[in-house]
Amino acid sequence: MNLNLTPDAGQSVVDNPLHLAALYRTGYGKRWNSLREASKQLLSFNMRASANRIQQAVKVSEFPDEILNLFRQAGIVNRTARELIRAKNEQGLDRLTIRAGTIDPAGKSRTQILSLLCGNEGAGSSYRAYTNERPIVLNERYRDGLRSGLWSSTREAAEVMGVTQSRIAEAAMVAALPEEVQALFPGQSLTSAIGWQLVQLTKLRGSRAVREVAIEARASIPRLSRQQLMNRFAGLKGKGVDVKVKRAAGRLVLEFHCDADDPANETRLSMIAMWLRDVKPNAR
DNA sequence: CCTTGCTCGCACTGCAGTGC
DNA sequence: GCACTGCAGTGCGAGCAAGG
Repeated sequence: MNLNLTPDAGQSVVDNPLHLAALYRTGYGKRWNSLREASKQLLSFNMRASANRIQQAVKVSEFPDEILNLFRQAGIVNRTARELIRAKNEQGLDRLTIRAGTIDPAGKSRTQILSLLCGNEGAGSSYRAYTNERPIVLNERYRDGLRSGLWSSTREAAEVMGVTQSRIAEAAMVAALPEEVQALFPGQSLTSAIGWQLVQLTKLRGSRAVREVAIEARASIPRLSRQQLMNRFAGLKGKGVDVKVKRAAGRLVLEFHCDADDPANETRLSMIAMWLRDVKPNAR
Protein backbone atom coordinates (compact mmCIF):
# COMPACT_ATOMS: atom_id res chain seq x y z
CA MET A 1 0.00 0.00 0.00
CA ASN A 2 1.46 3.36 -0.94
CA LEU A 3 1.11 6.53 1.08
CA ASN A 4 0.33 8.84 -1.84
CA LEU A 5 -3.29 9.30 -0.91
CA THR A 6 -5.76 12.03 -1.73
CA PRO A 7 -7.51 13.56 1.30
CA ASP A 8 -10.80 11.82 0.51
CA ALA A 9 -9.22 8.43 -0.12
CA GLY A 10 -7.15 8.87 3.04
CA GLN A 11 -10.25 9.50 5.09
CA SER A 12 -11.85 6.27 3.85
CA VAL A 13 -8.70 4.37 4.81
CA VAL A 14 -8.73 5.53 8.43
CA ASP A 15 -12.46 4.84 8.68
CA ASN A 16 -11.78 1.16 8.04
CA PRO A 17 -9.77 -0.44 10.88
CA LEU A 18 -8.40 -3.20 8.66
CA HIS A 19 -7.11 -0.70 6.09
CA LEU A 20 -5.77 1.48 8.88
CA ALA A 21 -3.90 -1.48 10.40
CA ALA A 22 -2.40 -2.36 7.01
CA LEU A 23 -1.34 1.24 6.55
CA TYR A 24 0.27 1.30 10.00
CA ARG A 25 2.25 -1.86 9.28
CA THR A 26 3.36 -0.49 5.91
CA GLY A 27 4.84 2.62 7.48
CA TYR A 28 6.22 0.95 10.62
CA GLY A 29 10.02 1.16 10.79
CA LYS A 30 10.07 3.57 7.84
CA ARG A 31 7.85 6.55 8.57
CA TRP A 32 7.08 5.84 12.23
CA ASN A 33 8.15 3.61 15.10
CA SER A 34 5.19 3.96 17.45
CA LEU A 35 1.43 4.45 17.46
CA ARG A 36 1.81 8.07 18.49
CA GLU A 37 4.29 8.81 15.72
CA ALA A 38 2.01 7.14 13.18
CA SER A 39 -0.94 9.23 14.38
CA LYS A 40 1.10 12.42 13.93
CA GLN A 41 2.41 11.41 10.53
CA LEU A 42 -1.01 10.42 9.21
CA LEU A 43 -2.33 13.87 10.10
CA SER A 44 0.07 15.34 7.52
CA PHE A 45 -1.77 13.17 4.94
CA ASN A 46 -5.03 14.71 6.18
CA MET A 47 -5.94 11.43 7.94
CA ARG A 48 -7.20 11.83 11.48
CA ALA A 49 -6.53 8.65 13.43
CA SER A 50 -5.61 8.78 17.10
CA ALA A 51 -2.95 6.42 18.46
CA ASN A 52 -5.74 4.75 20.40
CA ARG A 53 -7.70 4.10 17.23
CA ILE A 54 -4.68 2.72 15.35
CA GLN A 55 -3.91 0.39 18.23
CA GLN A 56 -7.46 -1.00 18.18
CA ALA A 57 -7.28 -1.39 14.40
CA VAL A 58 -4.05 -3.40 14.66
CA LYS A 59 -5.53 -5.60 17.37
CA VAL A 60 -8.69 -6.39 15.46
CA SER A 61 -6.76 -7.05 12.24
CA GLU A 62 -5.14 -9.98 14.06
CA PHE A 63 -8.52 -11.67 14.57
CA PRO A 64 -8.96 -14.96 12.65
CA ASP A 65 -10.50 -14.90 9.17
CA GLU A 66 -13.53 -16.84 10.43
CA ILE A 67 -14.53 -13.73 12.36
CA LEU A 68 -13.33 -11.01 9.96
CA ASN A 69 -15.03 -12.64 6.97
CA LEU A 70 -18.40 -12.19 8.67
CA PHE A 71 -18.01 -8.45 8.12
CA ARG A 72 -16.93 -8.67 4.48
CA GLN A 73 -20.26 -7.27 3.25
CA ALA A 74 -21.34 -5.15 6.21
CA GLY A 75 -17.89 -3.69 6.80
CA ILE A 76 -16.08 -2.85 10.02
CA VAL A 77 -15.93 0.60 11.56
CA ASN A 78 -13.85 1.71 14.52
CA ARG A 79 -16.66 1.08 16.96
CA THR A 80 -16.94 -2.49 15.67
CA ALA A 81 -13.24 -2.98 16.32
CA ARG A 82 -13.61 -1.76 19.85
CA GLU A 83 -16.57 -4.05 20.57
CA LEU A 84 -14.76 -7.05 19.06
CA ILE A 85 -11.78 -6.45 21.33
CA ARG A 86 -14.07 -6.18 24.33
CA ALA A 87 -15.81 -9.44 23.41
CA LYS A 88 -12.46 -11.17 22.96
CA ASN A 89 -11.30 -10.00 26.39
CA GLU A 90 -14.50 -11.10 28.06
CA GLN A 91 -15.16 -14.40 26.27
CA GLY A 92 -11.89 -15.43 24.64
CA LEU A 93 -11.02 -15.69 20.96
CA ASP A 94 -11.74 -19.45 20.74
CA ARG A 95 -15.32 -19.00 21.82
CA LEU A 96 -15.89 -16.17 19.36
CA THR A 97 -14.35 -18.18 16.53
CA ILE A 98 -16.61 -21.16 17.22
CA ARG A 99 -19.66 -18.90 17.35
CA ALA A 100 -18.57 -17.21 14.09
CA GLY A 101 -18.90 -20.55 12.34
CA THR A 102 -22.60 -20.69 13.19
CA ILE A 103 -23.49 -17.22 11.86
CA ASP A 104 -24.82 -16.50 8.39
CA PRO A 105 -23.95 -12.85 7.71
CA ALA A 106 -26.11 -12.57 4.57
CA GLY A 107 -28.40 -9.56 4.73
CA LYS A 108 -27.31 -8.60 8.26
CA SER A 109 -25.90 -5.28 9.38
CA ARG A 110 -22.59 -5.13 11.26
CA THR A 111 -24.52 -4.36 14.43
CA GLN A 112 -26.57 -7.52 14.02
CA ILE A 113 -23.52 -9.63 13.21
CA LEU A 114 -21.67 -8.20 16.18
CA SER A 115 -24.59 -8.94 18.50
CA LEU A 116 -24.80 -12.55 17.30
CA LEU A 117 -21.04 -12.98 17.55
CA CYS A 118 -21.00 -11.65 21.09
CA GLY A 119 -23.98 -13.81 22.01
CA ASN A 120 -26.17 -10.88 22.98
CA GLU A 121 -29.80 -11.82 23.53
CA GLY A 122 -32.40 -10.32 21.21
CA ALA A 123 -29.94 -9.22 18.60
CA GLY A 124 -31.64 -7.20 15.94
CA SER A 125 -34.89 -6.75 17.81
CA SER A 126 -34.35 -3.03 18.07
CA TYR A 127 -32.20 -2.86 15.01
CA ARG A 128 -32.13 0.32 13.04
CA ALA A 129 -30.20 0.52 9.79
CA TYR A 130 -27.62 3.29 9.64
CA THR A 131 -26.51 3.37 6.05
CA ASN A 132 -24.63 6.65 6.35
CA GLU A 133 -25.69 7.26 2.76
CA ARG A 134 -25.10 10.80 1.62
CA PRO A 135 -28.10 12.74 0.21
CA ILE A 136 -26.62 13.04 -3.31
CA VAL A 137 -26.13 9.26 -3.49
CA LEU A 138 -29.58 8.59 -2.05
CA ASN A 139 -31.15 10.91 -4.60
CA GLU A 140 -29.25 9.20 -7.42
CA ARG A 141 -30.62 5.83 -6.28
CA TYR A 142 -34.12 7.29 -6.16
CA ARG A 143 -33.78 8.78 -9.68
CA ASP A 144 -32.39 5.50 -11.03
CA GLY A 145 -35.38 3.63 -9.63
CA LEU A 146 -37.78 6.15 -11.19
CA ARG A 147 -36.11 5.81 -14.58
CA SER A 148 -36.11 2.02 -14.48
CA GLY A 149 -39.70 1.83 -13.25
CA LEU A 150 -38.82 0.25 -9.90
CA TRP A 151 -41.12 2.80 -8.26
CA SER A 152 -43.23 5.74 -9.34
CA SER A 153 -43.44 7.80 -6.16
CA THR A 154 -41.35 8.71 -3.13
CA ARG A 155 -43.67 6.61 -1.00
CA GLU A 156 -43.05 3.47 -3.04
CA ALA A 157 -39.35 4.26 -3.19
CA ALA A 158 -39.21 4.69 0.60
CA GLU A 159 -40.68 1.21 1.10
CA VAL A 160 -38.37 -0.49 -1.36
CA MET A 161 -35.23 1.41 -0.38
CA GLY A 162 -35.86 0.97 3.33
CA VAL A 163 -35.61 4.66 4.18
CA THR A 164 -38.21 7.22 5.15
CA GLN A 165 -40.04 9.34 2.62
CA SER A 166 -38.81 12.49 4.30
CA ARG A 167 -35.19 11.49 3.75
CA ILE A 168 -35.80 11.04 0.05
CA ALA A 169 -37.50 14.44 -0.17
CA GLU A 170 -34.65 16.05 1.73
CA ALA A 171 -32.05 14.35 -0.46
CA ALA A 172 -33.80 15.72 -3.56
CA MET A 173 -33.62 19.25 -2.17
CA VAL A 174 -29.91 18.89 -1.44
CA ALA A 175 -29.29 17.47 -4.91
CA ALA A 176 -31.10 20.48 -6.38
CA LEU A 177 -28.54 22.88 -4.91
CA PRO A 178 -26.56 24.79 -7.56
CA GLU A 179 -23.69 22.77 -9.06
CA GLU A 180 -21.18 25.40 -7.94
CA VAL A 181 -22.30 24.89 -4.34
CA GLN A 182 -22.15 21.09 -4.52
CA ALA A 183 -18.70 21.25 -6.07
CA LEU A 184 -17.37 22.81 -2.86
CA PHE A 185 -18.16 19.59 -1.00
CA PRO A 186 -16.38 16.82 -2.91
CA GLY A 187 -16.66 13.10 -2.24
CA GLN A 188 -18.74 12.24 0.80
CA SER A 189 -18.39 15.61 2.52
CA LEU A 190 -21.86 16.91 1.60
CA THR A 191 -23.75 15.41 4.53
CA SER A 192 -27.46 15.66 5.23
CA ALA A 193 -26.86 18.22 7.97
CA ILE A 194 -24.74 20.52 5.81
CA GLY A 195 -27.01 19.97 2.84
CA TRP A 196 -30.03 20.99 4.86
CA GLN A 197 -28.32 24.19 6.08
CA LEU A 198 -27.33 25.03 2.49
CA VAL A 199 -30.90 24.48 1.30
CA GLN A 200 -32.19 26.89 3.96
CA LEU A 201 -29.52 29.48 3.18
CA THR A 202 -30.30 29.21 -0.53
CA LYS A 203 -33.97 29.89 0.19
CA LEU A 204 -32.94 32.88 2.27
CA ARG A 205 -30.40 34.41 -0.10
CA GLY A 206 -31.50 33.05 -3.47
CA SER A 207 -29.66 30.61 -5.71
CA ARG A 208 -27.92 33.35 -7.69
CA ALA A 209 -26.33 34.82 -4.55
CA VAL A 210 -25.15 31.46 -3.17
CA ARG A 211 -23.81 30.52 -6.61
CA GLU A 212 -21.70 33.69 -6.64
CA VAL A 213 -20.43 32.94 -3.12
CA ALA A 214 -19.56 29.39 -4.18
CA ILE A 215 -17.57 30.57 -7.20
CA GLU A 216 -15.67 33.05 -5.06
CA ALA A 217 -15.03 30.47 -2.32
CA ARG A 218 -13.76 27.93 -4.83
CA ALA A 219 -11.07 30.36 -5.95
CA SER A 220 -10.01 31.07 -2.36
CA ILE A 221 -6.46 30.12 -1.34
CA PRO A 222 -5.86 28.52 1.10
CA ARG A 223 -8.91 26.31 0.77
CA LEU A 224 -11.67 27.27 3.20
CA SER A 225 -12.72 24.96 6.00
CA ARG A 226 -16.26 23.63 6.16
CA GLN A 227 -17.22 26.19 8.83
CA GLN A 228 -15.62 29.03 6.89
CA LEU A 229 -17.60 27.98 3.82
CA MET A 230 -20.85 27.98 5.77
CA ASN A 231 -20.00 31.40 7.17
CA ARG A 232 -19.46 32.72 3.62
CA PHE A 233 -22.81 31.36 2.52
CA ALA A 234 -24.40 33.07 5.50
CA GLY A 235 -22.72 36.32 4.50
CA LEU A 236 -19.83 36.53 6.96
CA LYS A 237 -16.12 36.46 6.28
CA GLY A 238 -14.61 37.37 9.64
CA LYS A 239 -12.54 35.13 11.89
CA GLY A 240 -14.06 33.71 15.05
CA VAL A 241 -17.55 33.83 13.56
CA ASP A 242 -19.93 30.92 13.80
CA VAL A 243 -23.27 30.78 11.99
CA LYS A 244 -25.99 28.18 12.34
CA VAL A 245 -29.49 27.69 10.95
CA LYS A 246 -31.93 26.22 13.45
CA ARG A 247 -35.60 25.50 13.66
CA ALA A 248 -37.47 26.87 16.68
CA ALA A 249 -41.19 27.15 17.36
CA GLY A 250 -42.06 26.66 13.72
CA ARG A 251 -39.59 29.30 12.53
CA LEU A 252 -36.17 29.28 10.95
CA VAL A 253 -33.58 30.94 13.15
CA LEU A 254 -30.28 32.19 11.78
CA GLU A 255 -27.89 32.15 14.74
CA PHE A 256 -24.70 34.27 14.73
CA HIS A 257 -21.88 33.94 17.22
CA CYS A 258 -18.99 36.40 16.98
CA ASP A 259 -16.46 38.31 19.02
CA ALA A 260 -18.29 41.12 20.87
CA ASP A 261 -15.01 42.99 21.44
CA ASP A 262 -14.53 43.52 17.71
CA PRO A 263 -16.46 46.75 16.90
CA ALA A 264 -16.53 45.80 13.20
CA ASN A 265 -18.71 42.80 14.04
CA GLU A 266 -21.50 45.04 15.34
CA THR A 267 -21.48 47.02 12.10
CA ARG A 268 -21.48 43.82 10.04
CA LEU A 269 -24.39 42.35 11.99
CA SER A 270 -26.41 45.58 11.73
CA MET A 271 -25.95 45.60 7.97
CA ILE A 272 -26.90 41.94 7.68
CA ALA A 273 -30.01 42.56 9.83
CA MET A 274 -31.01 45.44 7.54
CA TRP A 275 -30.42 43.30 4.48
CA LEU A 276 -32.40 40.37 5.90
CA ARG A 277 -35.39 42.60 6.63
CA ASP A 278 -35.62 43.34 2.90
CA VAL A 279 -35.36 39.71 1.85
CA LYS A 280 -38.51 37.79 0.93
CA PRO A 281 -37.70 34.11 1.37
CA ASN A 282 -38.70 31.95 -1.62
CA ALA A 283 -41.79 29.86 -1.04
CA ARG A 284 -40.87 26.20 -0.37
C1' DC B 1 0.72 0.65 25.66
C1' DC B 2 -3.98 -0.86 26.56
C1' DT B 3 -8.68 -0.38 27.93
C1' DT B 4 -12.84 1.91 28.73
C1' DG B 5 -16.12 5.58 30.48
C1' DC B 6 -17.92 9.77 29.00
C1' DT B 7 -19.48 13.15 25.82
C1' DC B 8 -20.98 15.21 21.63
C1' DG B 9 -22.20 15.63 16.78
C1' DC B 10 -24.63 13.65 13.35
C1' DA B 11 -27.60 10.28 10.87
C1' DC B 12 -31.84 8.54 10.96
C1' DT B 13 -36.72 7.44 12.22
C1' DG B 14 -41.48 8.26 12.92
C1' DC B 15 -45.21 10.99 12.86
C1' DA B 16 -47.98 15.13 12.47
C1' DG B 17 -49.02 19.01 9.62
C1' DT B 18 -49.69 21.41 5.13
C1' DG B 19 -50.67 22.07 0.33
C1' DC B 20 -51.95 20.51 -4.21
C1' DG C 1 -54.20 10.37 -1.94
C1' DC C 2 -49.79 11.90 -2.54
C1' DA C 3 -45.73 14.74 -1.99
C1' DC C 4 -43.43 17.57 0.79
C1' DT C 5 -42.12 19.80 5.26
C1' DG C 6 -40.94 20.20 10.23
C1' DC C 7 -39.26 18.48 14.32
C1' DA C 8 -38.46 15.69 18.56
C1' DG C 9 -36.36 11.63 19.97
C1' DT C 10 -33.04 7.76 19.51
C1' DG C 11 -28.85 5.51 18.64
C1' DC C 12 -24.30 5.21 16.21
C1' DG C 13 -19.61 6.52 15.74
C1' DA C 14 -15.58 8.94 17.05
C1' DG C 15 -12.61 11.68 20.05
C1' DC C 16 -10.84 12.68 24.55
C1' DA C 17 -9.02 11.55 28.76
C1' DA C 18 -7.95 8.92 32.71
C1' DG C 19 -6.64 4.79 35.07
C1' DG C 20 -4.29 0.34 34.98
